[in-house]
Amino acid sequence: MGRSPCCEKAHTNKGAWTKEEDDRLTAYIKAHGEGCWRSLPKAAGLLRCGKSCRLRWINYLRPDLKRGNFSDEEDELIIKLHSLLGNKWSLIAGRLPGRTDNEIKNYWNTHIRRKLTSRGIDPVTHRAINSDHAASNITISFEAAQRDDKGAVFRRDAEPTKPPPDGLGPGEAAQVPGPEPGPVHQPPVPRGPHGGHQARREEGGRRRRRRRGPLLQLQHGAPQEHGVQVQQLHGAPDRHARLQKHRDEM
DNA sequence: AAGTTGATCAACCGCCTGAGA
DNA sequence: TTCTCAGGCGGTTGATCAACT
Repeated sequence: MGRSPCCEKAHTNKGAWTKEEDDRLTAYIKAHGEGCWRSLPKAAGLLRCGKSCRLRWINYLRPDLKRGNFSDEEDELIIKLHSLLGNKWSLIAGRLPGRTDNEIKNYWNTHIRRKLTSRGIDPVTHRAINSDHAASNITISFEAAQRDDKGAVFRRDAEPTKPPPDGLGPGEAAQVPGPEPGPVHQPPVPRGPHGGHQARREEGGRRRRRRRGPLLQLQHGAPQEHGVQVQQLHGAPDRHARLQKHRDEM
């Protein structure tokens, strides 16, 4: 028994958003504000489920979003907040103006986790990887929340108190040891089938690549004030056309 | 040039929570 | 008190593309 789907799936679009859909959604929210997401799609003339509209707006279309690379300060703040809050991405995002939980979650999984690992820090516990007593004396790490099959939440750590609603209680920061500076232990760099390929990437920091960025948004001529480079436009229409074609074929 | 690999990130899925009836 | 529903969240997926062989 599950709950009924949030919308009639047979009559909703899925996948990448089109410019027209973005325009409709943006125009509707600008005119009426963020109201009832469930009824919004119909009211706005969108064949999308309300959840999808909400996600699109929050993660992408909201005008106050900051785009572009994370600064080093943001990096460190995310790491610190993660050590306090664990995977509470929405709480972390709440302390990073202009960033979304989805963006931070992705950034954590793709960049920061590797960064911490390369420093010899376990991204889960925020402790040195080769610490013999990592399991003891835990003062932080809400990260350890785990679910059983029924979805009940258990906590592996010894922290008896629940984090306050905004996640940061008084005095909590004082307990944060912070990521220990410098590589305590360099884990062996996994070597892919291409030899030093991966190792080069690891040691060179971020792999140099063109940020794809908000393709559709840019493609639509969205405002550039979020620090997005015009170059990111390249290839976007092509990709969009392919996506559309793919969706049509389904 | 072609094929492979791995990184990136938008979007989806399913569960939880809280409000209202 | 119980049930229903909408909103919200975290985890995961899959398409795309750059880097590399």
